[in-house]
Amino acid sequence: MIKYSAQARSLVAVDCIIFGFDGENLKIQLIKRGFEPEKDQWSLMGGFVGQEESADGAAQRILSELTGLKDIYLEQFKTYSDPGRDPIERTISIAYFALIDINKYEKQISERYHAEWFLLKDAPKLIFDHDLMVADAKKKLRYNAALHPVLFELLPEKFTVPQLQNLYEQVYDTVIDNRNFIRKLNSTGLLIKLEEKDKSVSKRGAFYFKLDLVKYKAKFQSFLNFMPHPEA
Amino acid sequence: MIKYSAQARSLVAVDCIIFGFDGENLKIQLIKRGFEPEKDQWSLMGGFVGQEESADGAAQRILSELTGLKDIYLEQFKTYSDPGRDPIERTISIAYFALIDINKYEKQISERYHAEWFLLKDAPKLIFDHDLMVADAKKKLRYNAALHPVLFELLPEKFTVPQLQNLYEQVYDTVIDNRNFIRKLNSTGLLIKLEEKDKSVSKRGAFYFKLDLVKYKAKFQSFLNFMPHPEA
DNA sequence: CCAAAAGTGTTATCGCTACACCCATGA
DNA sequence: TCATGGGTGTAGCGATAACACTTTTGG
Repeated sequence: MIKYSAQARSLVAVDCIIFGFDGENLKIQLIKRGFEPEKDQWSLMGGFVGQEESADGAAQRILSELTGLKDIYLEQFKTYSDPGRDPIERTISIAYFALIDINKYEKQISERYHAEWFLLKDAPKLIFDHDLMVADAKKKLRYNAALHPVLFELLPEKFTVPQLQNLYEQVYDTVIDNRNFIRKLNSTGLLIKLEEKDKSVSKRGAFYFKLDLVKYKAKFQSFLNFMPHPEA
Repeated sequence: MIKYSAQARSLVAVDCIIFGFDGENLKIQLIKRGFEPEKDQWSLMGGFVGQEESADGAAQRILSELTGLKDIYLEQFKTYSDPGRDPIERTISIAYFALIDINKYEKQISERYHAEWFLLKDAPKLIFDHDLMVADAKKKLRYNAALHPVLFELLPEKFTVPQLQNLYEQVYDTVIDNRNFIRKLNSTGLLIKLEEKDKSVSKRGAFYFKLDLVKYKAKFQSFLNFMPHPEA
């Protein structure tokens, strides 16, 4: 069998920035690294790409090992390839961000990996170039969420408008006018109002909504302008 | 020295979708592959990532070898990792698209690689998954150009408004109203009108413009909405 | 003088922003 | 009854889209 013999081979890994939202706070899941180098330091969840799988496949596999979930929303956003990024051996890392409904993940499994959820704003320092990856993922998430309804991937099936608004406010670290926000949402036609109310937060209660999945899929790629002047 | 010994290593390459615009047509530069497999088939320009360089570095190096140009506009847009994408040996490819002023590249060098410019719309079939890469690059270029003034990277220093409009029309394969187009451009403040006219196309002549580089850099990341309803 | 391309304005509509008050309820 | 959070409407402004005619000039 022919090979491109003169060339060096490298390790190829995926790393996942896992975002979650518990209805109140935007969080990121990190694991305590189980092997050298940097053992016991905080790190992104990642792993090597197997020989029979694509990077997308590897990311899905690794996430479902960690969370027990299938069909997680994943977006490949950048590949990191600095020669010195892993001090042990050259490793190319294909980075993904994942959006998961924080209520669905399975705690037991996560604990096996010493995984923990951190508030995004006070996550610890990470190994290698993982802090850079997180910063890039945040940027990319902001960029995408300004134009497309990605953030719904973070919410449970039923959610209230105040929750949703809170989510946007956290992602953009800003305050949003609730009347304008709702008008924008309604104009997308993506929401279906339910009978039921969430009374856990206020006395009056807030109506639950669910996504109109058909419209969601149809409009996912169009430009919806959720935010006025998103940063890049 | 420790290594992650149990893992398989892969080849890591970059491939570049090179877009060019000659004032009339949007083109793509392809090369005739010089080695097996698929020798003499049309292919994207690419190469392996060296051990001492990043993928960005490799892409810049490869492009400057091909074109003689430095500081080419490059955007990493996706990494391809299907196990079977290269039939000889597993190869991960980090794909970039490049925007170059077609008048600047050096013909002699390109010929050494058997490179040729093709009209984007009638490019030949390419090897491996390169057709997919081109399709993805076009999508990404459309997406970005709808929001940011990237397309100026394809133009020479002096260009006319009709040229610019023609470029947008080709990228989006649509017809644009010239009055609205100009108004939008003017509102960005990105253009500086020159005294000189280009009389090569019409008798009356069209004024040349140049980019206001300061504003260009400042506004590059903001959302400028060049196109009404861009596809994703 | 005419063909061919460059350049220019107006109007109607829509979407965005800014802004403040009433409602429902449990304690 | 009151404190708390949920929910609603409007007016002004700016951006967008649709639309057609005049200008220049080389041949």
